[in-house]
Amino acid sequence: MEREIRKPKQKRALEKIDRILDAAYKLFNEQGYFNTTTADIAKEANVATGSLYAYFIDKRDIYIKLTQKISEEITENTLSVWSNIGDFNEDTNLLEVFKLILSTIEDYHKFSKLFHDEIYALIATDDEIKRIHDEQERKTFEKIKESVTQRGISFANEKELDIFVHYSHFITEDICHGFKYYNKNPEDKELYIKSAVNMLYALLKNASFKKL
Amino acid sequence: MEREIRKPKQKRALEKIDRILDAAYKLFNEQGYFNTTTADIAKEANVATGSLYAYFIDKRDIYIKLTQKISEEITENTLSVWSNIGDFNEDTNLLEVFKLILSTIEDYHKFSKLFHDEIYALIATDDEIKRIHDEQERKTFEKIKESVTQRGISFANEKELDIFVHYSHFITEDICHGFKYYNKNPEDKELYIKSAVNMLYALLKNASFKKL
Amino acid sequence: MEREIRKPKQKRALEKIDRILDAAYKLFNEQGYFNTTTADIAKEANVATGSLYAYFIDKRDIYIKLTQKISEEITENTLSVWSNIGDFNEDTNLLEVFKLILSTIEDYHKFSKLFHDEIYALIATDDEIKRIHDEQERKTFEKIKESVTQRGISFANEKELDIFVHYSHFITEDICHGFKYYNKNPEDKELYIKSAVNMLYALLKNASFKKL
Amino acid sequence: MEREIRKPKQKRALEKIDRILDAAYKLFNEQGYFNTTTADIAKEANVATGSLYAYFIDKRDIYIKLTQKISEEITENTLSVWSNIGDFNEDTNLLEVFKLILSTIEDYHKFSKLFHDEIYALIATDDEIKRIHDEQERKTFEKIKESVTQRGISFANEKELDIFVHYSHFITEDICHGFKYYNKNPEDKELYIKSAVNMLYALLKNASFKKL
DNA sequence: CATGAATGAGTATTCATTCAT
DNA sequence: GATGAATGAATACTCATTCAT
Repeated sequence: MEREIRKPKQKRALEKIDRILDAAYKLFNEQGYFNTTTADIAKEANVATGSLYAYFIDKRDIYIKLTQKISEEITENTLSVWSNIGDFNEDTNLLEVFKLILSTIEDYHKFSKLFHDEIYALIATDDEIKRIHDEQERKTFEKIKESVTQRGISFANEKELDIFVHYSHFITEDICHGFKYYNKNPEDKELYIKSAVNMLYALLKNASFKKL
Repeated sequence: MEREIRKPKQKRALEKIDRILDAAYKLFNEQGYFNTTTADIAKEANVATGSLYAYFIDKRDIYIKLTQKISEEITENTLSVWSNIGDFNEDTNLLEVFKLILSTIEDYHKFSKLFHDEIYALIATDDEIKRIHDEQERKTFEKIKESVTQRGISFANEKELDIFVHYSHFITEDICHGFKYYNKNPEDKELYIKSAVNMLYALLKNASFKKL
Repeated sequence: MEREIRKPKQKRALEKIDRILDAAYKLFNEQGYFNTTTADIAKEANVATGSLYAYFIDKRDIYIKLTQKISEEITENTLSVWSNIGDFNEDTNLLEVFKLILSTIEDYHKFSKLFHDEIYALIATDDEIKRIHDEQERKTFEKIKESVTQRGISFANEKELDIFVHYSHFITEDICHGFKYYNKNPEDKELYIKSAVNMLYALLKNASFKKL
Repeated sequence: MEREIRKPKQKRALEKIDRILDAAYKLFNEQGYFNTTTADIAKEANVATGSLYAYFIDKRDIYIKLTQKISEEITENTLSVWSNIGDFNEDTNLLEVFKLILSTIEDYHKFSKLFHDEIYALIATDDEIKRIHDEQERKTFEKIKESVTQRGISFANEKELDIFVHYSHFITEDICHGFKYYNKNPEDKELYIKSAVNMLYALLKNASFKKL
């Protein structure tokens, strides 16, 4: 008879699931997926080892659910960042805008470089994880693209928009990680941001801004 | 009494070490470090499990030696790329130069995204691996900086040079991985490269080129 | 994260620990420490291999705990032997006393010559085991010395008491092992005991007995 | 086809065998049989690992041959000790005689407590080793008994002679080990020897000495 | 529903022995 | 004869998963 994974409906159960995910999150961030045992997670979550298997299929499932949750949070946060920015036009001070974006992202960017890199390592190993990640990334990028468009920037073609979003994302993460986990000198941050803005601005060369 | 690690001097031994490293390389690339057993490596290398431990301290040591070897190859190749480029000046067609760099790098860029990401994951877990990686990266960056300077580009200050080298490296890798492992449409490559060049070019805004 | 060794509080756990120690005891006695595998112990104890590691750090720890347990039993038994003997005086029939001691010791003397000799071999190899053994031996000897003194025998000096206790112990063990493990002819036992008593009695030459 | 163990006839081969046995002896004494690898022995003997198997069947065989060799040396030495002692009679100063015996034995007593105890542990595990040891012990005891008889001591019966020889041997070893490996205070040695002599003398109570 | 003790398949590593050179 | 690299069976130990209480 197959073990049944509870569909959590009651608040208590949902809370427990969250406790487990939080514990897993903490430990995966600190020690990595492979160096974290299910016993570690259970202990950190103040839960019996058996309970993990009441709510999750296996260790991998915890990882998957966690990735999903985080991805969703990221999407949410990313969008909230964009929605806090007004329309763009030729007079917009892009440096200020990017600084705002970066500092906001940095605030909610809570997972470690380890976690980040391990996701990509696991993506390459596990098709299901890859599927989830790709799907979530697709969604996020889609929404960012919408936001960008809504903000009044139009690119020569879809591809250029894609590239712009890709590098925005990419560079932002790089700066976050650089200062959060690689102990780069905080004094240099301003310069990094300026450079980042210059680079992204270069991608806007062929884009046109909405005339006011 | 301590186990002795064979110091390879004869060709036979060196060949065997290479066979083991090649096997480990192949498997780490395909399945990742944690999903590869020492038995797998031995089998792939056509070698007895015991032989691994004649030449390496343990599984981690195989990984470390492998990383070192690859890092050295990368440094070497990176430098050979730069040494094949003539001097820069205002008339240099940077797009062509970057295309050349990229295509050369792509040629020798043989390790998978998985391997790449796992290195970073292991760096975060293992101080020794971090040390080796950092040391090698420092060397590579140092040499690239020399090359850039020798090619006649001078930046307003050291930091800007650092940033330029950092993003050159970063974006190059991104493009390599994007097309090698993420199945991006090859037709878009030209556009990606153009965008990359534009971005990097933006960083040269404040740099001055050697006058002919 | 460190593996946690279960602290046994419940009867069930204590019983299991005893089962494991008993199994280890049996096998170490029969085959020796090095010829006994952890799998052997687990099987003999009707327990999964993993369970060994829930209650013990490693194989060596099983040995150490076992040695401790046995040492304690020996100390306990030795003392109970002495406490069953009345006061000594010039009229005491020492032969009868020693016979009593010997037969009592033989009754509880359950470990094999192999086990006995291996302890000494391991003492020479492992500092921790040596420490435990020395400590326990010190305690036992201390208590025997007290008992002897309380029984009314006083020696010319402390050293002579030490020597008396040392050889009492030594000769007793010799006789036990001789008849238990070396298949000496049981008929000779009486003679051996008489000889032993004579030898020990010689050590009492300079000792004085309490006058009644 | 069975591997052939060379019957060593040439001097070179005999030397090599000795080198191997000496190396094994040294290491077994220091680290014990189980903690010494065949590689250790070969290295210590300045011989290739393969060579061990040219002269010995396996590791165990090295141990057996070694035990045999040492046993023979002991027998030899023991007898030479006895042959250096003149006849006994009622006027013989036994204390002086035993002191002489002890100091001579101590001189040639070159193996460690570890080695000593391990032999007994292995005897209990390995019938062949037991056979060899018993045979050798029988021989030694036989010869000592002859010597004792020739020196003019005659016991009430054979058993008492056996017991005398047994404890002579036993106590001698105890004193050797005590001062060699247990760091007993050298100042106490005199007292130990005196006690030992007293004990052994007690065994002679019923023996008669040759009248001059 | 929850618990955490029990399970045992799986893994890294060692080392006696063999055998090609 | 000698060498020492190669072998692979054996072994201690781990940890995801199960299941009796």
